[in-house]
Amino acid sequence: MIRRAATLRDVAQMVGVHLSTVSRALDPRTRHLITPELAERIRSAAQELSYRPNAQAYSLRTRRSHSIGVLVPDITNPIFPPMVRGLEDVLAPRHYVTLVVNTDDDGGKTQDALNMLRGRGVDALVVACALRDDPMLAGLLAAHVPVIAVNRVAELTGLGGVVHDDAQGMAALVAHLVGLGHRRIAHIAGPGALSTGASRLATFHAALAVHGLAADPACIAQSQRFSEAEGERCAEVLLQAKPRPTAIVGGNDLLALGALRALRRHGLSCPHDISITGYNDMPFVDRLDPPLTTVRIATYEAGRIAAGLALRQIEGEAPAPIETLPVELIVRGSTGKVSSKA
Amino acid sequence: MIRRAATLRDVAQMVGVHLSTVSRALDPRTRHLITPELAERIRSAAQELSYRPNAQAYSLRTRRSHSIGVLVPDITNPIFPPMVRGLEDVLAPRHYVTLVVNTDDDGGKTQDALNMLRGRGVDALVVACALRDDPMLAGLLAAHVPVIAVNRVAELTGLGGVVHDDAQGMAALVAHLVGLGHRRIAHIAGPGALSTGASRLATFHAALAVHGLAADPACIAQSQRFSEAEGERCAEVLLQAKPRPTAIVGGNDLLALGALRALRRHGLSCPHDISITGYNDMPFVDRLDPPLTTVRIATYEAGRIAAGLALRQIEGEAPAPIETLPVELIVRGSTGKVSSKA
DNA sequence: TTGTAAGCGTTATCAG
DNA sequence: CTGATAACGCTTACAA
Repeated sequence: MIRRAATLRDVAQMVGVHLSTVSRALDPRTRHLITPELAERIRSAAQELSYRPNAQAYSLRTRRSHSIGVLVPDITNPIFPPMVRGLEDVLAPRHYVTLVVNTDDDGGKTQDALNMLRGRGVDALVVACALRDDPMLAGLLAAHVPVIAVNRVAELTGLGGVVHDDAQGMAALVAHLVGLGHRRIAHIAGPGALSTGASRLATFHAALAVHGLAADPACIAQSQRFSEAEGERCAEVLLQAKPRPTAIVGGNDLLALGALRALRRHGLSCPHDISITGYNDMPFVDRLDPPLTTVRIATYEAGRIAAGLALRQIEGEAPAPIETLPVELIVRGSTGKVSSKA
Repeated sequence: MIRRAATLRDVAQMVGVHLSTVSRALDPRTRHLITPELAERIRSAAQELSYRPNAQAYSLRTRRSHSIGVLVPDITNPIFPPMVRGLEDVLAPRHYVTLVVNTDDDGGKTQDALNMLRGRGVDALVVACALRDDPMLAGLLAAHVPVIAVNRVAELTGLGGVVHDDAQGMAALVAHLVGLGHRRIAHIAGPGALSTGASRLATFHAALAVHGLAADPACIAQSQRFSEAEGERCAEVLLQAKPRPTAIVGGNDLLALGALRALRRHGLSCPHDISITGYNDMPFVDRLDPPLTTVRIATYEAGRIAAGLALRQIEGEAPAPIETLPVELIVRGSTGKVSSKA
C-alpha cells in the first residue's frame, strides 16, 4: 500500500519512451531537444504520477546539492532569524535549501557542524560565526569551498561577505552623545576575538577623536561575551571610574541591557544620571523601559546579500570584496542631556 | 589542485583492500566482521585521506536521508527559534539535519515547501504551522509520511505531536485575575482556524465558569492574526463594551502588546485602569513597561520532544497520541487589583 | 573474514 | 530528435 515514489523510469514506462527522453523533456534546459507534442505527453504523465525528481540521485550525478550550509552562533539570538530569513527568501525561489546549524561559538561543535555540512555536499557555506583569526575559515578558503562571511568577518584575503558599517554607526552614536553634552563617554567593548567587538572599539576611539576627545582607559571595559551578564559586570567596573562617565556605549544591545540593570542596582536612573546606548536594534528594545537608543543594522538585507554572493560564487565567480551595509542611528529614551550637576 | 573528496574507493586503494571492506570497517554496525587489525589500518587511512562519507550516495542507496523537514510559519517570530534549537539539539548528535522552511501561513508557500522537502527525501516532517482543519496534514498522514505537529495541531486521528496545556494556562490566568478582584474579564481570541486560538478561547470560557462567571459576548473579540496590529484593533472594540472590562486576556503576547498600545492611546493606564495578560512569555516581555503577566510555554522542550517523536516514527513505531506539556503562570506588573472605583 | 556485483535515480555522452 | 549506456559513491546480498 505504501507506493514508492515515481521515478523517471515509471514515467517513461507510462509514456512508452526511454527514461532519458523523460529526463530531457522535464529539464527546461534540454526540453527544446524534444518534440513539443511528446514533451507535453511526458509532462502530463509526470503530473499524473506526481513525479518528483529524486534530489540525492540528482546530486550524486551532478555534484550539486542545491543546498547551502549556514553556521550561526545561536538561532535563539534575535539578530539571526531575520538574517536566516533573508537567506531563505532569495535561495528558496532558486530551489536551494539552507541547512542552518548552531555552533554556540564552540570550536568543537563548529568543526562537527562543518564536517556534517561538507559530508552533505553543501554548495556553499554562509558563516555568521567567524572569528577574527579563524583557522577554520582559512581551511575552507584553502580547500576552495565557496564561503561567505556575514556580520562577523575574519582577517583573511579572499574572503567574501557582508558586514555592517561600524564606523558610521559609532560616529553617529558618539556625535549624538556629544551633541547632548556628554564628554566623559565609556564603552563596553564586545569580545576582542570577534570582528564586531574589535571594530566597534576601534571606531569608538576614532569617533571620539573627531570631537577632540580621548577615552580614559578607565572608561573602557572589555567584555568576554556579548551577553547581558557581561554587560552588567562591565558596567559595575565603569561605575567605579572617577569622575563617573555620563554615558555608556554598549558594544551591542545585550551589553547595554546589562548595563541598565547595573545602573538600577546602584539606584541610578537612565537617562537622567547616565545615558546608555546599544547596538543592533534587536526586536522589542523600543519597548523597554527606557526605550533603547541604538544603531539599527540591516540583518535581513545582509542575509539576502549573502545569499546572492553565495550564488555567484557557486557559479564560479571569484569572491567579491567584503560588502559594507549602511546602518541607522535610532534615538530613543535611554539617552538624554548630560545632567547639570555632572 | 582542487582535489575531489576522497571516496571509499580511494581509501580501499590506499590500504589495498576492496572498497566494500572499507565500507564495513567504517560502519560501527558491521565493523565486527573485520579483523581488528585491518579495521584499524582502514580507519587510519580514512583519517589520513580525511574521508567523509557522501551523504547523497548513502541516501540513494538506503532511502534514508537523515534529514527532517521543519515547517514553521516564520522563524522571525521569537517563539520558534527555541523550538528549532530543541529539535537540533536532539537531532544533530544522531546525525540528522533539520531543513527549516518558512511558510508564512500561506497555502501556496506551504505546498511548495512540502514538495521541496519531500523531493529531498526527508525522513520525517515536524510541522509547527498546522491548521485546525488541515488537508495538507491529512494528505501526509494518508501518504504515511511520518509527521509530528508542534504547538499547533489539527483535528486528525493518528496525528502525533506536542502541545502546551491551554486549559492549565487559562485556568491559572483567570484564577489570578479573579483573585485580584476582576469579574468583568475580556478576551482577545487568536484566529479560530488555529488550534491555539480556538483552544484558548474555549478554555477561557471554561475557566470563567469555574468561578461562576460567564463572558459577556461584548467582552470577546476575535482577531484575524496573532499580531500586534490585530491586538490593537480588537482592544479598541473591547474598550467600547459597557461596563468596560477591568481585565483583558490576550490570546498571545503580541495581541496583549497591541492591547497595551490601545490603552495608552485612550489615556488609560495598565494595570491601574485595566489589567492585561499575554500568553507564551516571549523574550523580553519581562522588560516591557509594564512587564507582562503571561503564561510561559516550554518551546525548547517541545522541540526536543518533537524530535524524539519524529525519531521514533522513523524507526517504524506508530504515532503516539498528542503529548501535552505543562505551562507556568508568570505574574508581572501588567496585572493588578481591580481599581476601587470600578 | 573478504571480494564480487547489483542497483538506488539521475545526467551526460555517444550512437543512430 | 530519441535510445542505449556508463558513471556518481555507497550498501548489501551472495560467493568464495
